[in-house]
Amino acid sequence: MATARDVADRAGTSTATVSYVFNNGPRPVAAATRQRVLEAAAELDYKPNAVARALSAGRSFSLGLLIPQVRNPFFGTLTEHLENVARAHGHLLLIGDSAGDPAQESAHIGSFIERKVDGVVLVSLLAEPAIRRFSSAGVPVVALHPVPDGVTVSTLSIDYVAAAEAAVDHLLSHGYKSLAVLTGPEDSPGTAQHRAGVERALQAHPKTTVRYQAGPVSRFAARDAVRAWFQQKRPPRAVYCATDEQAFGVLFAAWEAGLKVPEDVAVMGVDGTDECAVTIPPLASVRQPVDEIARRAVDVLLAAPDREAARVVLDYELVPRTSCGC
Amino acid sequence: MATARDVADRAGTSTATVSYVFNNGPRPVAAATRQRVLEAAAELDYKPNAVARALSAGRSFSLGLLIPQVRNPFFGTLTEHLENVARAHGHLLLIGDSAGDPAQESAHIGSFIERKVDGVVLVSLLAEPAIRRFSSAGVPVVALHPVPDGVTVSTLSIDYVAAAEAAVDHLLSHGYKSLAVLTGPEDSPGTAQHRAGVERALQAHPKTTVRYQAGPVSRFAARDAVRAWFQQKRPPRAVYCATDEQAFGVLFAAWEAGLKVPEDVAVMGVDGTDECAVTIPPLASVRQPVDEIARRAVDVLLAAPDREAARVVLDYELVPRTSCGC
DNA sequence: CTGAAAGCGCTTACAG
DNA sequence: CTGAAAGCGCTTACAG
Repeated sequence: MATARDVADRAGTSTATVSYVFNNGPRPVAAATRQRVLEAAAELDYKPNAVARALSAGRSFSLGLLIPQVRNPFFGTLTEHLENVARAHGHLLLIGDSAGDPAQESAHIGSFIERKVDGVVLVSLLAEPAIRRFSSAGVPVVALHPVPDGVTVSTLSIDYVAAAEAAVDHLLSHGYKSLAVLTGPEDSPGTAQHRAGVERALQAHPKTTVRYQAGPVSRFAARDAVRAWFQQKRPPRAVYCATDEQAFGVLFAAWEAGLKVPEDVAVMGVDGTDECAVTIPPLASVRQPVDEIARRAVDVLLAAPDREAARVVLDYELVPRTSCGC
Repeated sequence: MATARDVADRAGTSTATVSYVFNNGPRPVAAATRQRVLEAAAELDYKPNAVARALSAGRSFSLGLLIPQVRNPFFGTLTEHLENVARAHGHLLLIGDSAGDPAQESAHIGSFIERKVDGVVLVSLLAEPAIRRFSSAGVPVVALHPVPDGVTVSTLSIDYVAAAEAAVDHLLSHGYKSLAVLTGPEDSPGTAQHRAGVERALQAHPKTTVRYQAGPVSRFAARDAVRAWFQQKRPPRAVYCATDEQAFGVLFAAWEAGLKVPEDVAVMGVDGTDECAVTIPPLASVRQPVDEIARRAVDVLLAAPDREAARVVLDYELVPRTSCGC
């Protein structure tokens, strides 16, 4: 591979000038000189070595994304959007899938830090320790989930409590008298929020029976978790799921048990992934503005580093579809 | 952040020794010296800078994965497996999602090369040009799809022709007399193979009516593509899809049209993703050994670089489920 | 407007 | 067994 040295020699300039041309700065280059450099570079098929660039510039032009599971369509969509935005800013996206395993999450944190990512978009299993490690390494972080008040990070998310309340209120306004609530793990950052929202909704619908269930965010685990409910003589009339991914498993369990959705049991998810439109039946959900999340997350990370931590709350959208009874 | 220089000073050694300790070589270090280095490193919370390491060692300890779409569960699963294997080998996985767009694919190829990835796992839209760019940059590649004979790359895949034949033969052995075939884009690497397999299967089942349809590998595009079929007076009795992702859309279209699967129309996919187990109804498919693919792909990439291109053919497994009529 | 040179933080031949 | 030093390929103050 040709190096800046080769290009400089051929163009009769210094490597500094080659750098100025390829980075459009920080110093100006005379048009004629720039021309010679670009020609030499083209002739030699020169591509700047991003590794060397990162070492000397002190930034890697890469962002890290740490999520529990790429296969979850919400995170898949987020990944796609973030990658587009990152690329538009000249950054590469490194992705770390923790598979719901703190040890894997920890390994990814280490390799993101070692590789000097310029920032991290975080959906963490253990928000606090993760955030601390990044911030003590000087890596900017934006978390996409609720974070305890003491911790200083930028945060970007919908109001989960309000979203849960709106969803459950919508469900119960159909007159359903029994509700089941399926959330992510007991100790995961969002679970308490979802439950608080449910409780708030219940105030407007007293006499509703409720049961709660926590579990891994996976359609398979969700199916297994609710199977027992659906075999009872009186299955819950409505199920609220903290994620679409889990709702997919609930739809399956209902089908498997011979229950019709929404006639026998209504189902609602959260995330509003595109996949909801082609489930059987189509899944009602609360849509998160994933495109806006991606755009603003990158903005926050690449903003002036001295800018203080921002807590941005985004709008959600209730999307009724067949599964809730509409 | 502490550097090797800091550690060396504190331990009273040279940076060379620090390097030998952290890399377990290439030169031996006396036990007492190693001890001092490790203590100093722990005290300073030293983490080697991976960027500097990559520049001087000439390898980045990262692998690239270039796929058309992370959201497709097959690629999602592949990503998860590859990441695990890569991590076990001390490598990070960079992922490039081309979103079915050659321009994006091309951009990712450029950034993988610039960032000096040690190897690339490729599922390409335009196999040939992609492979050429990597090989002219000296980056090892393993392709997971069929590649024209002239091109020299390592290849790792099932025999798509045989898989398609087995799947279609299985479908038609139920006595279905009309078949629809939905593949990826007309010019994508696998489409010709799937069709050839279908044609071979048809020889054993003459008098079968067949229609072919090519389109984007997306459940949404697939739904749209087959809608018209399902509104005809005589919809196809069986549908073979080149990917599970497309089959998911076909299941939805059938439901939407009021057709029962498998009673009115049988459906079969290819890839054998876990998600097939929870579709409505469960989707018959041809399973690809994704764990083995991931393991061997990394082996091929990290093997001695002088090893010649290998063309490995892996076993597939026919997995009947409700959707095909079993 | 541009060059010579130091430096980013490692690794690895060269010496001993 | 270990150190001093060159070098990986860039960027960026320092000079002019």
